[in-house]
Amino acid sequence: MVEDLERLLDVTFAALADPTRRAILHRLQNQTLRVTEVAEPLPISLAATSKHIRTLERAGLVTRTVQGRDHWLTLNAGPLAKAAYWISSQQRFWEANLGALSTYWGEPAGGRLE
Amino acid sequence: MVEDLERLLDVTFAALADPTRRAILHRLQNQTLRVTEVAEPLPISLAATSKHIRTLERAGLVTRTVQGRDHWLTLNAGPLAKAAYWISSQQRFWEANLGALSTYWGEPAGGRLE
DNA sequence: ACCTCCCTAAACCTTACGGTTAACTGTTCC
DNA sequence: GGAACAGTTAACCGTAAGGTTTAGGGAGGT
Repeated sequence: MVEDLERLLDVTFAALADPTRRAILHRLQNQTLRVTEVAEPLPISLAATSKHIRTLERAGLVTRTVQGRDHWLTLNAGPLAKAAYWISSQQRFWEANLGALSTYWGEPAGGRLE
Repeated sequence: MVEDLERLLDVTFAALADPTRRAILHRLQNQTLRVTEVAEPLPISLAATSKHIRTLERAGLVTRTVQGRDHWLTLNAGPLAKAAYWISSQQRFWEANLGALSTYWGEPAGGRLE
């Protein structure tokens, strides 16, 4: 069962490693969108967008609902939670030196990242 | 400055996407180790381990201190914090439906992942 | 029926990744 | 000085990733 988690972390972090895919997730945060709507603002082809979505889907980060010819996409937070939990489990160590940590933050903790 | 963050997230998540590198980070959580010590339990060559360490270093996740012929490695939590913050910023959305979330957890929230 | 729209699939290209082996640089130690 | 140790670099290999263009398969609209 541990290997399953490892593989989930593999595909989740790999999915998050691409800025286009992060942008897609960000846009799906509020809305349910069709593939074409996701692709529209992106500077790449629809086919490339389709591949990114499939990657996100295989990572379990996005769920697809086919309705006629439209594919509706929704964000799926399960893998995000596992990834966040893995990171936080690494943080046990440096919770002791939070002071040094602040030097790596470019802005206050409540600031926007984007 | 935003592209800098994007690039940091790129290399950070990419670094975390490899199970060998996650294992290295995990071992560095408690100890400061030399390259050879990091490589010893791994089923790959020392050269391959060296590449992984360089990847972690370029991601800012590991800091190297050269002392004679020994390279001492320490964990560096700055990028981890930024990655965790990015994820948590995505979580605003699904904090509303925490109930559905629990179905994605294979074990209770306090359980060990490894 | 037909055309259009939504989306995927296939073929291809280039670049990056993870691994190897072998050679090399630098340090310690006798 | 020379051998052994710590670690990186270089050349190479196979495979996967991200992009393109082109073709194709269903579903809707008129």
